[in-house]
Amino acid sequence: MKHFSEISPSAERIVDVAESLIQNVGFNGFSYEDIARIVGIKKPSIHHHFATKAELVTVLTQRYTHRFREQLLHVEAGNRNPLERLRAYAQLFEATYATQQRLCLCGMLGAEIDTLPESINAEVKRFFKINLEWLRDIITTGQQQQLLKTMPAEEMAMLFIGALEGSMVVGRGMNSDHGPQKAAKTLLDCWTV
Amino acid sequence: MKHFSEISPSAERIVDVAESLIQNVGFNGFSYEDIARIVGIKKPSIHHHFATKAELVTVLTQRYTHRFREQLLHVEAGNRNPLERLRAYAQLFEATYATQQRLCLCGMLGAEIDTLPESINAEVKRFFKINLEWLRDIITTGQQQQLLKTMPAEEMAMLFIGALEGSMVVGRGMNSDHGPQKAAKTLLDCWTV
DNA sequence: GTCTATACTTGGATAGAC
DNA sequence: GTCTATCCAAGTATAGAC
Repeated sequence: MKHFSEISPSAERIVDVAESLIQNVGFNGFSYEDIARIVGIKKPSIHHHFATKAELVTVLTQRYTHRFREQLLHVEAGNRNPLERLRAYAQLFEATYATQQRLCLCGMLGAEIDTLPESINAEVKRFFKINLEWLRDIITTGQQQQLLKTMPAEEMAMLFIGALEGSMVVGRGMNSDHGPQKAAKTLLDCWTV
Repeated sequence: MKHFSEISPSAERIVDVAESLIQNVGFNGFSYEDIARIVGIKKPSIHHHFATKAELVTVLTQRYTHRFREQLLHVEAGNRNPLERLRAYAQLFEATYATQQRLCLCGMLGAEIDTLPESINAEVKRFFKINLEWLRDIITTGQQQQLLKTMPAEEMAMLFIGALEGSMVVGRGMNSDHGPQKAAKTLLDCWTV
């Protein structure tokens, strides 16, 4: 399996398009033909870069998680306060949703998980694991600094990411702009001491 | 378009199977062939009952919302306390999730909304609208009785249903049993005065 | 790296017999 | 209400030329 850091510029354009397609229509909602049309090439050219759809999406999800981790570092670097970090974290989801009501890639794939190749499932699982651990640590720090209510940090982390993911699903379902940012604001208003 | 209350027993079995398929694999994840195999009939027999997939799923979603409303009445009848009502409401989602990690039908369809016929989209929207209004009223009552924190009830309603929907998506993505019930518990622990 | 041509399968849908 | 037979389009994938 290819690694996302070793792909050519052409392959990268394919990955970019495929990623946004999944966020809007899901794994089962797009085809190589759709990518081909948008990128401006033919179907077999995509197979040259990614032999199967499973491989394409696996690589793409690895890249997504990698970039997300980089953004987490950026959130940490730009914000000292745990509360500000949580707000900045929510902004990552808001930025996604603000772009054509895109869902979190792994949120969409999570919903479709029963239809996906195992290599993708493992990546989705890893994405959430990383996020939950990061959130748990930030929340724990916030509690130690008495900025956040004292409750099990693991539960709060699950609630936080679930609320962000869910706000996008419900927001899309209603064609509403009420998304992750508002959800996070309301939740943090409950959590701040 | 057929109405769900007028369908024959055979049609009802088809709707039952299609409903659970959507909850597990999404609109784009199943075919008439899948339904046929599970029900034990042939593809064209399904077309006899529902000319198109769009019609089948539209009717099915109408039935889902109708049944959900009935359950809301049941929740109201069985619980006087607004807090208990919210807990019982969350249990509706938990019961779904506990069955093979099924998602809320409209949560799944909401994620796929860009790929669906407009007649389905309208039903999904209606489902969420009904739920949000119901939640808002319960929450408002809870606030009047000083059982719940005072915050904008509309925002709390969005957060509540979003957290439930999202807990299922994340829970599936991680293959975890951490679902709606735990999310609701954590959230209500924040909301109770 | 991209193309044309093609193979094979599945998916949605229809016609018409029983 | 269900079946067989069939149609057509789309989806995934491969072979081989440029």
